[in-house]
Amino acid sequence: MADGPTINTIAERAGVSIASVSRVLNGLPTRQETERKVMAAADELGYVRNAVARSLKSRRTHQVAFAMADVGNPAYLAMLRQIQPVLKAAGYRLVLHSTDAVAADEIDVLHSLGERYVDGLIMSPLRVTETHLEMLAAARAPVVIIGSVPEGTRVDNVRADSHTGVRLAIDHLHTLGRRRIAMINGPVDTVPGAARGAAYREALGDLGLRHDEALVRIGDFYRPDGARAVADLLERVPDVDALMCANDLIALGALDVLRAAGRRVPEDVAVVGMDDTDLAAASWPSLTSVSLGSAERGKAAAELLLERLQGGGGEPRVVTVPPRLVVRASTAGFEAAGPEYVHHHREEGGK
Amino acid sequence: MADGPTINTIAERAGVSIASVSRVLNGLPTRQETERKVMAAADELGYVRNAVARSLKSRRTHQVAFAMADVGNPAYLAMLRQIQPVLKAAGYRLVLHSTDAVAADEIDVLHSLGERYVDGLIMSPLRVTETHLEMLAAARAPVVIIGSVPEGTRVDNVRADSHTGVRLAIDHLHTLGRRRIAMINGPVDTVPGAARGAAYREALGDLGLRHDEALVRIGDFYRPDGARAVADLLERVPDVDALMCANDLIALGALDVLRAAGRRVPEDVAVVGMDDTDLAAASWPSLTSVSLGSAERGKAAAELLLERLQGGGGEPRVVTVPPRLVVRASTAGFEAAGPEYVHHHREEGGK
DNA sequence: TTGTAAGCGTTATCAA
DNA sequence: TTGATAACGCTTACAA
Repeated sequence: MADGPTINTIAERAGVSIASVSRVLNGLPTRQETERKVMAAADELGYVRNAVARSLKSRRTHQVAFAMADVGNPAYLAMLRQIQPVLKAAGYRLVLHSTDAVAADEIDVLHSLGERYVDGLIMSPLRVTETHLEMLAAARAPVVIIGSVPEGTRVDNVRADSHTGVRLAIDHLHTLGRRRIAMINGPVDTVPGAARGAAYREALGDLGLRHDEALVRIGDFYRPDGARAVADLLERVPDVDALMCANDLIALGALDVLRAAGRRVPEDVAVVGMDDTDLAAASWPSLTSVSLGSAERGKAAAELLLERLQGGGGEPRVVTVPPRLVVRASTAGFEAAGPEYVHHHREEGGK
Repeated sequence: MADGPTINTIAERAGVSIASVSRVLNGLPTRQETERKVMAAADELGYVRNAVARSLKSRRTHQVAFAMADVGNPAYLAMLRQIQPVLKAAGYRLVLHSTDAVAADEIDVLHSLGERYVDGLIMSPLRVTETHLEMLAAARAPVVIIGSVPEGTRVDNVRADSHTGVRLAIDHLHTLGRRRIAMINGPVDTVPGAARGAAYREALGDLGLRHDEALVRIGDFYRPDGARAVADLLERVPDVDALMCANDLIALGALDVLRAAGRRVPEDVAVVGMDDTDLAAASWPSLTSVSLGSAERGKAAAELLLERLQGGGGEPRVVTVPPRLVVRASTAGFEAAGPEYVHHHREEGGK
């Protein structure tokens, strides 16, 4: 682990100046003989360019940061999976920040852009505060936000359309004949929580369904919260026949409780999740879920950022990724269930 | 996004030298008056230290890389979740590499250590080749390997004990009265594949169970591969009564096929997975799984690396994390099923 | 206590 | 085509 060779070491060994070494290394026009000597020396020494020095000079780090609320959340993971290869292909490294959805941490990340350890940032904040907006305006590097920001915010922005997403799900449930459709939501002071709650109310109104506050339960976005909320719901509204859950984790908690309560899914109660994570396909019954295009959003965000990094200026862009309803067993029953590679064989003698 | 202020800007504004600015910023002894002026100037200018310049001088980047085979794999994710906070607490940023289990990419990462963009590396290679070992020996920064390396390799190493893990599972199945226990393995040229396959054979031998090659099926480590392997197995060995799967994804594929084939789990066939990922708790029936301590291994690796970064030398250390069998419904039946927060209530009138 | 100046490893300008 | 030299923004002897 001795001190690595630098262009100085190479220059000495090859008997040329450091400028020549640099030129060769960067593929600039050089005499063949010089090039040969330099390459030979570099090879022998096992030379590797120092990225830090390079960055200092070039003012480019070839690093991009991705700040997510929670490494454990599959929706962010889906974004990460798409972001990573796009950046890699463009020669950027990925610096990962987990902010635990703490606003202060997110502000920190925005602030730290001033340290210039990355060329840009992709961030997916759960809540967008005034301070967020101020910091965004003052950001020292290009930022792409995954999630919705207020109209007029001058920042590249990739948004999901949870409004339409909820709508798709409610329509689906309605079509299946469900009329007592509950909503198990996350905190309404979060961007997604607020949007999904509003969309639910609107959809119910449009379908002419009676509004009933007891049908709306609120907890956090995790499985035990979903379970608690649904346990509570079943007591208050025993005749509920469908659950619109604000994400898949909540929906899993719902399935746990329904199963324990002896309610059949989907016969007695149909369940829809959101985000269409891996868990949706893994659960049993598999979970009908609204894909908000996490993967697509991640990809779009990465591409938007790369454009900024390469092209430079221009007006902020807003990309909206359309939602998609993925129907599985938790609403459609077993006919729709199971991964594609399984050919069902049941006692009744299905195919 | 104008050019940020540097210590020069501050020095000018405060009417002191850049050395004084640096001293104040680093908390070195300074006259009160100077400190005040510098801080004032820095505040007004919104100064933030340039991390790159700092790194060049100090030869420390305060970045650590984590190279995993596949961002999508929950086992690596579990590691990541533990590594992240440990590093963050110690003031390190996390650079994420996804190598897609391609050896060349892993070698690349090892090589790129020479660029000195990180102070250290945590790597979890699926296969360990000769080249890996050579590169490890020549690595220009401290490396911690998660996974097993050959005896004598001079590198910090955190290993799982899949041998004991498989043993726990097989003993469990045997205790439950299962005698036709199959193994659905991943590729045997991978480190985990080889270890798990060997452990399976040994465990069967020790229990005095008849060895039957038809009971061993091999595919890749993913869900469709598991499904394919089990479909094949059911044809060859119809009386199989237990499946030891080399990971949870394979086990999920197994559940798909068993369900489609009308075999009850666990009554007809008991299923055990490995890695105890989120998916194990999400599936239905929930999956008994051998936890190889992914989380603990991640944490241990991060701590080992930090010690190296702070303390320096010393002999390479090997940490082995003990496995743990997490019993769920896929072997123990519904009595053991469901998350803790659910109190089961069934028609028969359980608690 | 403070300022001057060297140096970290590059890239890039300007003469030669 | 090449070499000397000046940055990039910071930390740190060494002198004052």
